[in-house]
Amino acid sequence: MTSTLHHIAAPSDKLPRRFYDRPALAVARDLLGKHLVLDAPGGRRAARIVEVEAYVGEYDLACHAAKGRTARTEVLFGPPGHAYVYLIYGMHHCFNVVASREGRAAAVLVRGVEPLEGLPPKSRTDGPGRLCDALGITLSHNRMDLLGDQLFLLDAPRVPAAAVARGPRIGVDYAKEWAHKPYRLWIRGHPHVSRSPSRPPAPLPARGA
DNA sequence: CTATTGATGGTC
DNA sequence: ACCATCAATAGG
Repeated sequence: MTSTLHHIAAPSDKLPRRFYDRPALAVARDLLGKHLVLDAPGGRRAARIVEVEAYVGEYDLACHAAKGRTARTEVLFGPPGHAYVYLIYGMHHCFNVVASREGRAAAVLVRGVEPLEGLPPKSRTDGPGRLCDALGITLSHNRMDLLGDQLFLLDAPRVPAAAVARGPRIGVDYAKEWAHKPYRLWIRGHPHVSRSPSRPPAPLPARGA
């Protein structure tokens, strides 16, 4: 690139390794708004990340790595910027981004995306299982390098702090004190956030109508 | 709207 | 046996 002062990120810039080489909470925060892209012979599928959860380390009882190093969790201990995909309940896939330096085990689960390109028209993309289904993410993507040319993330404008909401992670009640920590982040009011409260009621007709 | 249940397979 | 889910169903 030619700019000698600051570099304005073009929407086609892949997130660099150093983006992922940080604590999971920081990566999670900055993943909001970024673009998740799958390039395959059939074409490109892309979506904007609107909801994530941070799994911050082996000491985090909600993180799969809390079980220690196993065949499944090994990727979490590996270098940052790789995909961690697993099958849950025998039928749904969950897509995570590996964060933190090699030797530490942390990840960010993507829980909601907004369709941008190449998705089946009526597909739902709220919820970790549904978004993997819509994008075509399967176990074949597990351990894939996110700086490769098949599955990667593109830079996009930062979501302002005022638009970021936080709350406890979903479905981790077994994780004792780690269950309530506010490590779920989402874009406030975004329609593709999972488990959103119902839409605000339609405006009432004029009184007396 | 909430609450409950069944599907289904990798992992430990 | 457990599970970072989802769709369908029943009930208020």
